[in-house]
Amino acid sequence: MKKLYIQGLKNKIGQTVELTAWVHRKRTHGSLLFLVLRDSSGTVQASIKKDQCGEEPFNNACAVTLESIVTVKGVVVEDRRAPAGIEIRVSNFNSLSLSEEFPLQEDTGLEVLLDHRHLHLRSIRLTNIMKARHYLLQYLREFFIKDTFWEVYPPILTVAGCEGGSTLFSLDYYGDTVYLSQSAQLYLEALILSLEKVYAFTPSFRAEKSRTPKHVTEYWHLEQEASFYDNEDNMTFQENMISYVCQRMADQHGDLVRELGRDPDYLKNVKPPFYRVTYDEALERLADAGIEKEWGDDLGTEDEFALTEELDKPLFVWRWPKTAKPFYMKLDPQNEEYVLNDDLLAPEGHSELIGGSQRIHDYDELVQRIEEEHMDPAAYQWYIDLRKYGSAPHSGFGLGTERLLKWMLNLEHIRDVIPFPRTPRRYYP
RNA sequence: GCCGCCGUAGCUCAAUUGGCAGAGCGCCCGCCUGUUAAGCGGAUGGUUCCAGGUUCAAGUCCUGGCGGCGGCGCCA
Repeated sequence: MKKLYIQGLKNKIGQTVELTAWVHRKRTHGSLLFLVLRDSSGTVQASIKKDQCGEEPFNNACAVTLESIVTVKGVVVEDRRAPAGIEIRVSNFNSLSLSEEFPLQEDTGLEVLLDHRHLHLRSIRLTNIMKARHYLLQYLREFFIKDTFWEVYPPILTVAGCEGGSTLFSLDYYGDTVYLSQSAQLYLEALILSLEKVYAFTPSFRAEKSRTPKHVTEYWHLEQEASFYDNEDNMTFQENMISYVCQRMADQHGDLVRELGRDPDYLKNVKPPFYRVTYDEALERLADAGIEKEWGDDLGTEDEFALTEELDKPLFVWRWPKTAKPFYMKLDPQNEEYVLNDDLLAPEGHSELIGGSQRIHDYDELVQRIEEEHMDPAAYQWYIDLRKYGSAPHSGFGLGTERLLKWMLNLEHIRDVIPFPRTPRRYYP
């Protein structure tokens, strides 16, 4: 089995190695052949000369197609002429799995790439993005664990939504209708009454036909919920968390970040405190920029862009009108037209990363808000029930993982950070 | 849901006012011992998205449909 990875070759200068990898590029020069080989760890050039490896292995190498898997044996040498400064001088060659003609090439357009996503994932760029995504999740989990949060596992099949307006995907459940989860929040609110501080990392589904660079119908939702956190604690946690993962990514994988299009120094600069404006202040800023909004309106794409395009760190927009937000958010005791909440907006119009709030923990207040919103209390009975038995004040938030990574890597489209993106028009492959 | 754009060779795209269906790249063949998406020569390759219509003649114009992308709205 494969024991050697390309990444490790730089420590084997002068040694003879046997490497199994994919054929990434092929350049022929008569009796000299270059193969650029690729594995999960990187690429390396192999040079194959007829007079050094013999006629039959050479001819086999010449016949190999792009994306075939091959095993080469040879000595690792430093050579300034090679793309990465080192190459393998091949003395023996074997083809393990000959590829048919690969449908994708350098100038392939978006539609064909998306149709062949299962093959496009072999690109170095998408491979690097998948690695960055892995690291991001590692650092997020690190942050929660250091702060003694418990990871929990809420259901994906649910009976009711929690985001009021959002559209749910429904499916048949032995004759009943259930829905794919759009948020684990309500379940986390049950778990914080035993574990106190929890987080969950789950798929969430939104059936809206949104076609923008920041929407997919299936995304990975990181949700936090904590007893005895007020809204201020909640916002502080959010900015510390975002800062932590930016620092870690820049420190540990600056080269990866740079290659994908973001200067690691940009991420290094993302430290608390983040910028903060209240909703009312945000409307004033927009008015100064010539954008007139009705009080109570949600912020649109143009508004978010105007507020964040010049920023070097995320911006909290907090204390929103209750009419613009869901029923479970705690009303501001100073003025019950507002809720104790925050939206965290990424710079450069990369959109909303986080929505969070303090939650209503009082039974009567919750029932009243559900009635005000003309919702059916019966659908939320267990959730309301939680407020009867030792109900702790608490706060929490939900983070769109893909949006966070899209901003951190400065990518054009959210589908780039997902191996098999689902949009209203695409669910294959 | 609304608005816009696109659909021609395996891929990326041309095709003048409606007048013979083209190029580059890839695949295949040949040459080439230092290439970096190598280069040079040759050959192959077409249901012009689908269905109607107008016309002597439609890739091009008209009607309808299908598919995709971009923007807005909605949302994380």
